[in-house]
Amino acid sequence: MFMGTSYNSIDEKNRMIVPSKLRAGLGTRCILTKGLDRCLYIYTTDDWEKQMEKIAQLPESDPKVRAFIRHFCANAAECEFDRQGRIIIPQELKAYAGIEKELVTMGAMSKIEVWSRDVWDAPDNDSKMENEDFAKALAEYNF
Amino acid sequence: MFMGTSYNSIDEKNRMIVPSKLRAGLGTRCILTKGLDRCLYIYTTDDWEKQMEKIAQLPESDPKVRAFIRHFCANAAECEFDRQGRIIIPQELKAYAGIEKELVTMGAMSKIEVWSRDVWDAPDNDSKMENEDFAKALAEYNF
DNA sequence: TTATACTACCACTATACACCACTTTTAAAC
DNA sequence: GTTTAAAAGTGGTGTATAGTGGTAGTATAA
Repeated sequence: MFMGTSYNSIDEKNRMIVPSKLRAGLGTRCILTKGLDRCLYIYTTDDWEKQMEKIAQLPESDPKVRAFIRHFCANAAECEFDRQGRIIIPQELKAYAGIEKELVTMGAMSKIEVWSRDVWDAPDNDSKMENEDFAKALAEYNF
Repeated sequence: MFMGTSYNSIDEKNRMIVPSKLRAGLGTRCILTKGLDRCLYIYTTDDWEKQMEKIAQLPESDPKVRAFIRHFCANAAECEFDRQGRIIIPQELKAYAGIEKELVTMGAMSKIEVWSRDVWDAPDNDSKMENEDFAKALAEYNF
């Protein structure tokens, strides 16, 4: 279970540190991919493979399924840590998340989220919930 | 499991690089054929044979099945890598995928897809899923 | 025999990767 | 609170290799 938030940066070689506490839960490698919001997800290889198995069951004759598989795989990168615990962020993913220099890395249950700090702190960032909205949303699910 | 996206080009001799990370999963040769969308598929020789077995189960009495077999098999080419890791794209396949110069190569589970970059980036390319649709699809398939 | 096309091999360049050194932060002991 | 040590994070450098372009050799056809 990943938790906690760290503030770090990415260098000119597109290397980012995975904070050591989070890294401990990942082993020697991890899967980096596009998130649902304007962020990146880091999965354990185990979790990733479970998802792939599920996807492999879907019928390829359906064009939606093909597009889904494409999106899922093409935007994913298997990353290995260097000796300092860094991974390399592919250009495409870096651009998607609007990452330039400063990062926010946070544990989110079974995965890790990576945000551009500017995007995360932006006043119009709907992914960051204020208290009232929070409660309302939870109420809908009888939490 | 093939994943990730690369941007490369084809030269006047119809040679294309298979990106090294993808190539690592292919061995010394591979099967190249027409895909279901306007792209080419690259299979490992093993997976190709599995596909053939699957197709062999389909009822040949159906003309659509026969057309599919033709589409898939008639244009399949067994390709060997040269020392630089390139394969040669037959004219027929090149034309089918609308390939001229720039390519997009992406991993898609058990196969690799090769797209003309122009075709892939075309605004009317509905084989490319947008993020909102992806989120919906995730929900649909219970992820 | 000549010309053309195709294939295999070779050489160069840019990029990516692995390694090393340093700085900063955190934790612990006195 | 201060000092010390260990770990975490950052930056830079050199080497290997991936990717591209080109050349030579072989085969095929005219």
